[in-house]
Amino acid sequence: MESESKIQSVARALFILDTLAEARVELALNEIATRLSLAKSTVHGLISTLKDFGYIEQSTFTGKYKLGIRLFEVGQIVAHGWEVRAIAAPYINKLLEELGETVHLVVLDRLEVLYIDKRESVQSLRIVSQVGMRLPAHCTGVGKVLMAYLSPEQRTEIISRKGLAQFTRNTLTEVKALEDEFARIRAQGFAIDNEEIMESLRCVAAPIRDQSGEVVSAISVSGPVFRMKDEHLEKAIQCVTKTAEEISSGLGYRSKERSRSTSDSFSGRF
Amino acid sequence: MESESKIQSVARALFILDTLAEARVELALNEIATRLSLAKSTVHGLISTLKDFGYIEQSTFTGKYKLGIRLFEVGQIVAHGWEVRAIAAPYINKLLEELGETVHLVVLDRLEVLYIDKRESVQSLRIVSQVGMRLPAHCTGVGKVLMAYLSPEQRTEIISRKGLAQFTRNTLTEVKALEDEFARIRAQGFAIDNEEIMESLRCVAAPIRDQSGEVVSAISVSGPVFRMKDEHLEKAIQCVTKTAEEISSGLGYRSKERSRSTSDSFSGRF
DNA sequence: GACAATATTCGGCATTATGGAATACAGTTT
DNA sequence: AAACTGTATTCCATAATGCCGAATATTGTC
Repeated sequence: MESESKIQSVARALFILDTLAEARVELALNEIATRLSLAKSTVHGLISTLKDFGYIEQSTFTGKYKLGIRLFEVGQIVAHGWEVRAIAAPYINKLLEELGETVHLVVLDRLEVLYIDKRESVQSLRIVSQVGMRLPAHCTGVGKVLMAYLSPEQRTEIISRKGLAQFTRNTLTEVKALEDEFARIRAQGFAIDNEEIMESLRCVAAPIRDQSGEVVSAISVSGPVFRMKDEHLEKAIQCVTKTAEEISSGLGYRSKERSRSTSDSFSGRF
Repeated sequence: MESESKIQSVARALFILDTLAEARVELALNEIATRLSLAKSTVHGLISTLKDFGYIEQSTFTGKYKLGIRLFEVGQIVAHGWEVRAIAAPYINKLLEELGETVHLVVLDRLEVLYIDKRESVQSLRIVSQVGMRLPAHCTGVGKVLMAYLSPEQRTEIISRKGLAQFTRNTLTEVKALEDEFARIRAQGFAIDNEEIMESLRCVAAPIRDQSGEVVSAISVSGPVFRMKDEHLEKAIQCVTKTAEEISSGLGYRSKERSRSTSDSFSGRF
């Protein structure tokens, strides 16, 4: 359990936060001390410092500890720092209106897909997802899109460090099959997750680029296979790729091949 | 600048996070070291530990430091821990549909109002607000609601520690006037912010209670005075108080005076 | 090629964190 | 009312750990 980061006490304090984050419930000092194999008094000192700064709170009734509001507050500062999130917001709303399916906005972080925003379908069968959630990249539409535009070395790192776990019978677990898929994604400009992480879940995902042309994010629409097919699927592909292009424009990306103007898609929005 | 919390190095590390949070931009190591009056090498050790855990990131280009994604991730865990946020979500949507004005959900934290969720009006004139934002309690609709249901001692603490800053000519800055206002709020069950924090901004706010009957949160609708008047204002009051009651019900609150049933308001929603 | 940013490493000194034991407090059982 | 079990909190001697200043590395710019 011991990671030998530079400053021991700071590393231990952050380990306490990680422990509380993982637990999702209040923990007693004793419990935390046991998990970290430290003396109660040591943990108490660390926690009390974290508490002073609002990063940990202590329940008035049980006396146990949980993550503090300050983490939410600072986390929101990080969230507001993502330009793509602000720019994408109205487009995500529009996409939900157009298709009636759950929309996700994600980035790649630490070799995984991190969900940074969503708008949920009102339809009865919904996808279970949470902003802040992580999923493996190789078996999600957004993950495959993001991987497709990485360098081969970066893809290799993800695959070797994270593996290719099988979730359903459709999950791609062979490197060869995945590389073919990435080539297809780059050629067509979008990805489809066809029940690769969960039975009966189909997604359409497209890349979002910033002004440097780098793929920084991905957007997707997810729904049950019984809806995500035929014309509705075609429409979803159209809408998602178009929306991704619009968001990219908003980020300052200018397509090299100055093809069909994306600017007229702004008309009537504001 | 020195707060003498138990564990020096941890306190310093958290101070670095606070500094980055306040700055909102990337900072150079030197800059941070200067602000905290510490040696560069000391700060470097602390930062490098924070970096290992994802709480700080280093820009690939500038080499400078900024808050890390992990803060967003952990912050979302805190957010998902708030039962009221999950339960209120569909009602907030409904309220926006009904009134077309910006809706906010807030809690009281560290003597201030903290915005934990919002749904934004699509109308051109919008209220500037951010989830994660803090505002003083005495001059906002939601803040006055939350204060109204505190104990007199708690109210006194807020007033003495935070003061009663004047933002507009309508801001209540006299204790007597505020206490009258709190009594009125308790009597009528809602609060109105009549341009007390910002010119031309009017809000309607109502309290949300949990199963113990304690007021744990508040909800509000905000709009420009030229819309928030007459029948529209009346309707807003109706909708906001009704919605607050519905959310309270969802949290397990059962009104003592079993008056008009709040349960039928669920009909047709699911 | 020099300069001005940036970050990073090193090693000796003493400040600082550590952990075990003792204490406190609150609730529950006998 | 006393014993017990759960919680947190305080104390203090010890030495391990974090600290600082100086030196070094790295990167970009003029």
